[in-house]
Amino acid sequence: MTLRAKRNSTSSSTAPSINDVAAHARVSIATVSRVLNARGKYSEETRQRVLQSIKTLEYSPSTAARSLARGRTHAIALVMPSINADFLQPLLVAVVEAATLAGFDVLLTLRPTAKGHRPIGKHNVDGAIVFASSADPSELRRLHAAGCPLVLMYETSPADLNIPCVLLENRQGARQMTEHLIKLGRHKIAFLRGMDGLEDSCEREAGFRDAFAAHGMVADEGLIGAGEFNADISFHTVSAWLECGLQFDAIFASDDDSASGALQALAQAGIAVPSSVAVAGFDDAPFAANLTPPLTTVRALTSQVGFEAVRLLVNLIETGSSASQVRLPTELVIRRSCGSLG
Amino acid sequence: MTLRAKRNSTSSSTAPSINDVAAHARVSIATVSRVLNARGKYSEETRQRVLQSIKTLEYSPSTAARSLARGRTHAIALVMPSINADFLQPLLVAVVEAATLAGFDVLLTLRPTAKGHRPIGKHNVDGAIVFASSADPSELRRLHAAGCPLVLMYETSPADLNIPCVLLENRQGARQMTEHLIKLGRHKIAFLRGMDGLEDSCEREAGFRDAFAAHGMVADEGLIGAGEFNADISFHTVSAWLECGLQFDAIFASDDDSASGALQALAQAGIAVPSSVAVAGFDDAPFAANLTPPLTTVRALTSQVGFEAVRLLVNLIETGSSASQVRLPTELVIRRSCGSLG
DNA sequence: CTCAATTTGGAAAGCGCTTACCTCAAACCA
DNA sequence: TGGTTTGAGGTAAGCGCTTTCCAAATTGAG
Repeated sequence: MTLRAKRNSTSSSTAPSINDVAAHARVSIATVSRVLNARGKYSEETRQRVLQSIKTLEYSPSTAARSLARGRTHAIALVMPSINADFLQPLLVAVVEAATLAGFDVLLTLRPTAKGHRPIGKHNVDGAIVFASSADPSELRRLHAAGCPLVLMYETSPADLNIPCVLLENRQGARQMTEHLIKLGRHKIAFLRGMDGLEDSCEREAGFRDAFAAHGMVADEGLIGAGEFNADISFHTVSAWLECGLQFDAIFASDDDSASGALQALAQAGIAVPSSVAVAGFDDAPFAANLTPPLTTVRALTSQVGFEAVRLLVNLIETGSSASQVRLPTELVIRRSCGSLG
Repeated sequence: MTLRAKRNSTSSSTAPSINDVAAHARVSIATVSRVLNARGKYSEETRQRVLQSIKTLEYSPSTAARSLARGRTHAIALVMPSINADFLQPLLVAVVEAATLAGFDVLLTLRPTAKGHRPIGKHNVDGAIVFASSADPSELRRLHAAGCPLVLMYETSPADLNIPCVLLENRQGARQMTEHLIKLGRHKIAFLRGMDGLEDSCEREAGFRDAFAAHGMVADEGLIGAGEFNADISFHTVSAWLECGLQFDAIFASDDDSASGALQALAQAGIAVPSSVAVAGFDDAPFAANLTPPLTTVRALTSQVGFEAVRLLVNLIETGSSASQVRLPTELVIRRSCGSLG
């Protein structure tokens, strides 16, 4: 028995180390490690003895030591914006569930942060999942240059980096919803734009226009206003429209938050939804079904995005390559706000 | 120059190690470490040289190696329920922000998980923040027994463990809101209970009863029903009340989700809020202001809970002790759902 | 000018694992 | 029977840091 083993098994206050287990099972630490990792050769009897000792001592291997020895952390970073958008939570849950299942810990980081955020990188994690534009481009480049496996959500990679990404069928979905409204007989459809510079915003708007084009119609530019993925801003936009006396029979909002703002503005003005004005959103956030009236929207399986992102990243980490892009389908969810019941 | 240093500085594909920095700055690794940790003595000139080398090589110390050498991970675990409650996100953001500021990484874990969740413990993190009842009692005991610093949120510790916790002034807040309703002339107030077994639920209900008692009145047990912190369930409860022809002039819901369900039920029945029935919630979740009408509620500074939890935990980790309980104040937020505007 | 005190920084021993390498004994084959 | 596999498991060299201990250089005091 070495000096080191003695030291460790002496102090009972510290957590047990592999040395304690080895001593207890009367084998070398190499054997304990073998059993732990199901690697190399050992007899069944030895295995049982080691497992028993592990249980008895309540041993749990030190992640730090493992990471150091293996050169892998078995953790991934999740970079999220530090805003309170309701649809972020399902995403987050999905990522954590999927990562856990794949054997990875999740380090949650927010961008931007008040001050001095903790840097992430190879020294820290095996890879990172980045929510659209929450990391600034320079950080993305730094990580990419350092060879840190990366996956983007809701955003395509800067052209020169070629980072895999998980996207939505935004354009398709927006187009379908718009066509749904048109078929319902609504032809004066207002549109609430998303946030500037986000791909999702652009694509949804493009889908909206596609639908008009497909019907030989053209969207009224005066009825396209700021929604910003934000309830307050769209509340103001819609209120302003109403004050100006603009006429429209439907509002298609780029996301459910802005749809919620629109609903409020209409309610405040005493305009009936859906009989006078139909309202549709995008995302199918958890609260969408609870609005008054329940919101018709385009379901964009947020959690699916999370799962896919993890799948891509784990692949990238383990095999060094992965699909360069995954685009997930959307689906119309018809509720009362655009008149399914009347 | 040692063999080890040579090895490291040779292979350029790997991330630079402290050896590379030492070689580049022509000092020993001990000195690099000293500069890095602002510990021990070294000349200003040496310091500059080392810092320059670090910048040039884009060196970032390996967390694994640090943790191993220091016996501290500088990470904390955040244990959350894997549900999609809207108020969880601000909490999470607060915890991450605060932890980051304090120099800790945050490992996000969900309980319960589909299968085989990754265990947390001393081998993993320096401590953990646990959201009410998301970890089952046995896990809590195991962690506590292993000497892992712990802080609970929204829940007091099992009596024998004495784990510090961060709580809300639930009883006070609920009482104030109820009194507010009473002063508004609403005397037939219905109450939507929270989830069974949660302290927050019990305390809020107690506060509700306190208010009645204080006014020499007594709550109508027939008007106390299931809200379960859930929109659908409270929707059904309220709908059922209405069908039975029960009379009430206000509904106080245990949280904003259930208040939202109540609003829907009332809207569907064509009952005007607040003129016929006033509605109040608890939490002031982000969506509360966007309901129709905007919801009067008790603000329970969710993010403050997160900050406090981190403060307690960091204290516990660093000094070995901390306040055993922090109870945060609540505040009435008067919006239109209970009639501030008429 | 000598000796002790103080700076400055190097050498090396871990931290708790993984793994390449090696030894030993039993098993196998001709 | 001797030589070669093969299975089982021990030894020890790292992984990249921190930190203790010590040596050399510089300074100050008498």
